[in-house]
Formats: sequence, C-alpha cells, structure tokens
Amino acid sequence: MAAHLGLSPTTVSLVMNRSPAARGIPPETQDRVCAAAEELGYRPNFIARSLRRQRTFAVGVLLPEISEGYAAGVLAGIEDELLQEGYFYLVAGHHSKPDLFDDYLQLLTERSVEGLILVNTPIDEPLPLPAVVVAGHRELTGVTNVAIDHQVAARLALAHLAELGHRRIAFFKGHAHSADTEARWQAIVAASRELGLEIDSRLTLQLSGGPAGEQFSPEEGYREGHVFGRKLIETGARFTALFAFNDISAIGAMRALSEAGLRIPDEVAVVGFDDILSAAFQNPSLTTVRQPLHEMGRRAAAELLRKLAAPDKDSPPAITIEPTLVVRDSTGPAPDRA
Amino acid sequence: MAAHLGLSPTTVSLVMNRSPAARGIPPETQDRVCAAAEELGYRPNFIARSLRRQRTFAVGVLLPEISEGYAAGVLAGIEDELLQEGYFYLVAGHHSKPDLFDDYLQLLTERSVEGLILVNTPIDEPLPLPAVVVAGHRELTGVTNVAIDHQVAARLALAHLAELGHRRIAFFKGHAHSADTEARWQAIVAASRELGLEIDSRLTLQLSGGPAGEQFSPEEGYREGHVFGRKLIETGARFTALFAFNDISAIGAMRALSEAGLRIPDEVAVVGFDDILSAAFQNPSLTTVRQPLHEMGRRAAAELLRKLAAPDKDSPPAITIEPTLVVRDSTGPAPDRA
DNA sequence: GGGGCTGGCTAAATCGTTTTAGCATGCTAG
DNA sequence: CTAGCATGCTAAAACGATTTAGCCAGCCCC
Repeated sequence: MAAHLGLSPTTVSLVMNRSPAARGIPPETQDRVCAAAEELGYRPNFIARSLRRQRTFAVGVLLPEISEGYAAGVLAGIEDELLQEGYFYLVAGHHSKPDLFDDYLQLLTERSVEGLILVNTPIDEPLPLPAVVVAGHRELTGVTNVAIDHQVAARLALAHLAELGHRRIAFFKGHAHSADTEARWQAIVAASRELGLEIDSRLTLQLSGGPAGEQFSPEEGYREGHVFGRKLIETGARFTALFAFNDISAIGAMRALSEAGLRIPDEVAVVGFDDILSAAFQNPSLTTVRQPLHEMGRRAAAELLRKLAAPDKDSPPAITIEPTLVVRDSTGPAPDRA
Repeated sequence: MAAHLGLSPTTVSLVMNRSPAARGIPPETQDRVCAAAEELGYRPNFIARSLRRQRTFAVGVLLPEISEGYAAGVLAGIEDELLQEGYFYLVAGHHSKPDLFDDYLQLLTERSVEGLILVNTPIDEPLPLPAVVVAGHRELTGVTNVAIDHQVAARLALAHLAELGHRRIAFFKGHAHSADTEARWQAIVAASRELGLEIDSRLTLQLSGGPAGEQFSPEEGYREGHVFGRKLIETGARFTALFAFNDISAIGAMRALSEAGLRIPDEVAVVGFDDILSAAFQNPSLTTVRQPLHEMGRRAAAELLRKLAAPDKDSPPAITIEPTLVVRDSTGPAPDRA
C-alpha cells in the first residue's frame, strides 16, 4: 500500500487513522491515500493493530450455556450493544463446572479481551479484568451487578392479585442455590406486608432445583411444578392464587390444578415469572412477570464499555432493571369475590 | 521471561511450542524453561502469535439473531465443538438486513477469522473464506450445507400417523421464502406416495410467514396457526390428523381445534416440527419431529474445522442430519379405527 | 592438525501496524 | 545573511511472539 503510493507507511497510517498529527499533511495527499485505499480495497490488519495499540475491542462472555432461555436472551442484548459500539465478544459456556470456568477465563485473558461479562456465573475470586455480572450470586468490589428489581417484581405481581381480590396466595420459592431466590422472597414478604396480605407457610413450597451446582432441565422443572401443584391441593389449605418462581413451574402447576378439576383462572389464578415463549402459548395463557433479558444484556454491555472508557471512575455496585407484568388469561377475579 | 532465564527468546519459544527443532535442546534446559514459565505464570500473547503465524483460531458466525429458538440451539452446538478444539468464535446478528450482513462479513474478515458459519442466512455472492452453512437457502460451490434430512422427517411423521390408522391428513406448508419449505414438501409428497396416502389439496394450507425478508415473530406464527386451524374446520373436508410446518403453528392450531370442540388426540391427531420447549408443556403435549439443532451446530463446526485443516481436499456439498420423532400425547389412533 | 560433525544455543528477520522523534526544504523576520 | 519556524514527510523503534539461518565450541577421525 505504502509502496504503491510512493509514500511511507507512516503517512498512510496517519491519514487512515485521522490522527491529529495528520493536520500537517496537505488535503491533496490525504485524498490520494484515501483513493488508493478505496481502489486497492485496503483493510488494515486488525491483529497487527491490536498488538501495537494493546486494544482488541473484544470482551469475553462467560455463561453456563447458550440455553434456550435466560442466557440466550441476555446474550442477544449484549450482542446488540457491543456490535453497535464496534466491539466483538468471545463466548464460553462452562456448563457450571468450576474448573472449566477457570480454564475459559484463562483462555479469554490470554486472548486479551478487554473486559468480562458473566451471566449466571458464580465466582469467588476477584477477576483479573473489568467485569459486569448479570444475575451474579455474590457481591464483589469493583464489579457491577445487573439484576432485576425484585421489589418491583413482587409488588407488580402481588398488587395485581390483590386488586383482583386474592387474599390467600400460594408461593413457590426458588431453589436454595439460585441467585434470585433470597432477594425475591424478601421482596415478596415486604410487598405482602405493604398490601396487607398474609403468607401461609403451608402454602409456600421450595423448589429443589436439582442437586447443588447443577441446573434442572426445563422438563424436570416442569415436573416439579406439577408435583408441587398436587401438593398444594393436598395440604387442604385454601388458596385462590399461586405466584410461582418461574414460568416452567407455573406451567407444571397449572397442569396439576387442571387435572385436579380446578379451573384457571376461575378457581385459581396463576402468575409465573420470566415470560418464556411457552407462557403465551398455554391454555389459558400465562400471566407472568417479564424479565427484560435483552435489556439486561444491553445494560450490562453498556456498563462494561463505560468502565473500559473510564477505568478510574468508580462504577455503581448494582444496576437494577424494572420488570413488567404481562397480564394474560391465567389470572382473574378471586372466586370469593366474583 | 527470556531475560529472567538468561536464555534467548528463541530458545524459550522452541521449548514452549515443543517445536521439532527443540530436539537439539537438552531436557535439562527444557525443564528449566517450563519451570520458569510455571513460576512466572507466563502466558504467551495470543495476538502477537496470531500476527506471526497468521492463524487466529477463530471463526465467524453469522445469524439473523440470537433468538430463543433455532439459532440459539445451533449456536450452542457450534460452541461446544469449537471450544473443544481450541477455537473461539465471533458472532454477529444481522437481523436479516442484507447491508448489515455485508458489514459484518467485512468486520469479521478484517479480524482475520479463519472461516465462517452461516446460520439461516441467505447469500448470493461467493464467500471470501471457507464456510459452512446451516439451513442455507442456496447452493454455493465449495460451501457445505448442513441440513436436516427431510425424507426421514416426512417418513417418520407420516408413518407414525399411518400406523395409527390416519388416512386423511391436513398439512401446513411453510411460507414461500423459507429454506425448508420446498424440500420438506417434496419429501412429504414422496412419503405419502410410499405409504399410499392421498394428499387433499383442500387440506393443505400455506403459511404466509409475514412479508418477504422478515421473520414472523413467534406470536404471529401462533396466531396464523390458530387462524388456519379454524380454516381447516371451515373447509368441511374431513381429516383426522394435522402435520404442521412447525410447533408454533401446530400449537396455534391445537388451540383452534380445541375451541371448536374437537378433542386432541381422540378426534384429531397433531404433529408439529422442531420440538421447541413449549411443545412438551402443551396440554396435550405435542408429538413432533425434533430437529437436532445442537448436533447440526456441532457438525457444521466440525466440518468447518476439517476444511480448515485440509483446504485442498474437496468437501461434501451437504451434510444431512437425521431428525427424530418425539411421540407425546397429541397423537393417537384414528377415530374411524379406534 | 585440520576438516567435518554435532550439540546447544542465538541473531536477526518477520508478521503489519502505530508512534515518536526528527530530517530536509523553503520561507520569513531580524 | 542567518536563525528560526512552518511544512511535509519519513526512519526507526516499538508491540510480542515465531522462524530461519547460522555461530561457536568441542569431539572424532584420518
């Protein structure tokens, strides 16, 4: 390229990068360079560039796996934001195996990613790079946690039910090793108090979520919801609504309730959580709290880029995202009031 | 690193890469180098390495978007295979916009990816790199197309229905601009002939799939299935089974059939296609032909790596993957036979 | 004793950029 | 007349590895 023009690589570089030092180069030469670049279809070698500038414009994303649901939704948001800003990303799925996680972290840093986004990935040690965590389990100094606002989520769901006249509400609590379980439950307790609802401990069942460290497959989650739906009925305690921990278990429970002859929403209202694709296709379609996964991914990526741009400025420990309530056909007026 | 050992970078490099030229270096020195590497936590700079060796061990993946369904499933398979082989990948979602597609192709080659995997992405021009296409629309010389075996798919579904005694089967054909529509329909026609089934043109409806170039959202697909379910009934033509083009439309149709008072599977059997998550959660759960998305991704990645390893060997124009039939509760014996 | 070989290493070029420092040339001002 | 200063460019050193070519010391053998 430089040879073809009879100029030095330096000049070409200066022009191509619109470097401030290029003000000393007359417009005519600049045009000549640009024209040649166009003509030869010149594309600078990104690798050489990265090497010299110590910038790769790439970030690493660690997640359990590119599953149908959570991670894929978040990843799509991350992707949107990063590509828009000229970054690429490398993804590694560690399948919840801690040693794989370490390996991939190693590999990613080796490839000089500039930052990390962890989705649904627990960590103990501080990370070697700027990082943002989505649905993280622990708090780490310097790492921003992007999470849904559980307060709002609980209020949305419970206020909706309360407004419909429901007073006796059953709950599925999340499994013990989920990041969201505790925060959400706290929020539910708080929102119940605000709304003057009482929580009946006989009507709160805790999902097992499978052996610690592993994830339940959707089918297993569904089955557990199904079993728990039956259990609820067997307790004999009266309830007119169920707020499940996620859509999967809500759908399982709906099945059990229907099978037991209870009509939804006439006799029992059901609210799920997540708004997975299936939620809309149920019969009746499922009222649920939607996690804006895409936006969570976007925000996480945006925050990481902000961190990279201004490494010294300290960053917020958390970004909370507002969920929305999607009202469908699985909720209706409470029977005692209708 | 070299300085710390009092050796030259050359020696270190030779040892670290187990280069054949390293046979001239005594084991003692080799150990010394390895020990130092361990101790200093030395990790070679991947970028410098890429620059020199002209290998990035990275491939580019182009897809419409990291959606809940198809692309995410395939991507998960691609990921598994690539990471296992020490490769990483860069993903770009072009949202079905041709100009974005060109831009990203440009950006990816600029970053020196070694090959490409296109998922559900139509192309006209030959690609500048070794490539494998999943669910590609056109045939291109030199690029391998990974696709499901429609023959097998059609036979699986129709044989299942025929065995249950169904003779009058309704069909949803795919929308005109889908890659799979034509191949699948041909296969259905062939399989019907084999099984001695007749196809009633009044009972075959073609999905519109929205305006050309755009994708239907799942909700719209569902709605169209719902409408088409009603249409089927309105034709007045008798049918005891429906083989839909995908699960979404099958689910929509099931809803319409139920609403019309037809019991599934007692009066009408329904078979879907894809095996999306929702299929298992329907009531009744949906019998469907499963596309092994994960395996398709794996195979695509594996084939690309093979191409990269042996660029001269010519590669198969197509790899077909066998689907499987997942029998659930939406199919049962034909009513006239039961 | 000297040519050839071998064992153990290293110098230097290279990959394709960016960046720093500086060189000619001509013009201007004192 | 000459110091100083733009102007328009370039030489050369990075970046951190890999790779080619080759050096030097010692040994063997005739």
